[in-house]
Amino acid sequence: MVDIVHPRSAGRALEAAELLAWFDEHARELPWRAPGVSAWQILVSEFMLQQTPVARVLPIWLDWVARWPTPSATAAAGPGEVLRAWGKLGYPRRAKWLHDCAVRIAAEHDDTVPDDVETLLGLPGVGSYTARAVACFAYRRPVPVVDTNVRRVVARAVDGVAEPGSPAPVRDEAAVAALLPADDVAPRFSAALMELGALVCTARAPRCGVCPLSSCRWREAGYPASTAPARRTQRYAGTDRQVRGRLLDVLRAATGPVTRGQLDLAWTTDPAQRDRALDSLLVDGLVEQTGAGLFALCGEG
DNA sequence: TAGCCGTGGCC
DNA sequence: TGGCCAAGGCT
Repeated sequence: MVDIVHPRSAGRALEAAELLAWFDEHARELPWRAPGVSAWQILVSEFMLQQTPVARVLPIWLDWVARWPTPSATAAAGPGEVLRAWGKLGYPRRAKWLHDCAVRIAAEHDDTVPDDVETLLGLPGVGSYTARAVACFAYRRPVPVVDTNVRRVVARAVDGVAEPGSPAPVRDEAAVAALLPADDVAPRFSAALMELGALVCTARAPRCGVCPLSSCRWREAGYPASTAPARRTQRYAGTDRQVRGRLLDVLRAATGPVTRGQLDLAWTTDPAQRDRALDSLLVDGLVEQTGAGLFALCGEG
């Protein structure tokens, strides 16, 4: 007998089967993964999860989809109401973009989220990751889905380095496409890659002792430390971002338009910075000025 | 393309 | 305590 070497599996750096088996046993039961969740509701989860931990998204998402289950229901609410429901999830432009998506999908796509990456990419706030995540998880399209978790897992298991390099979507997607198993299990594989990065192959203190991968070039190389220069971390305290957050806090708490004086109280240390932050909120379409010179969440003036 | 855009928990 | 980190996207 001659051993049959399967070209698609021989030497493969990351075995799909063992990853899928691990996922079957250890996947979190996240509500947006449940059967029957619509593409719109999955899109909502992807917006909320951008740069935001699962634990903080969970309660907001549950309330949100119960209240506005479809794009048209979301569109019918004003952007201000949507912004208020977004609460303190952070990056409130996402809420504005999500509302804009709802309006567009209701008007242009018969209230149905597009199922192809190209059309999805045309929606506001939908970039390479989100477009692919929706196509894959909502519509079972076997497209590569690359987020920060996937990039980290591939960097370690396949490339043998501690940290991924700078994001390069085309190259990163090609690298993941080369790992994708048969079409029917590709979506589950992508979810599993992300889950492994979130639960085991984490940025800080990876739990290599419980990793299901039998082959990992980083482990085989002796866990070499990262050679990349430390990227400078972004300050937050005292920045325009913090001031914008304070201003929106005031507007979310109010039931209607507020005076300039009320907004001024939100940031007194640097009036020029406060003015700049308010102006940027107006430019972003998150806040509007009423005819009476008051300020309100967009759509509530 | 690097800087900007929120928020809060963790060690 | 404070830097680091969390399912990115836009300009």
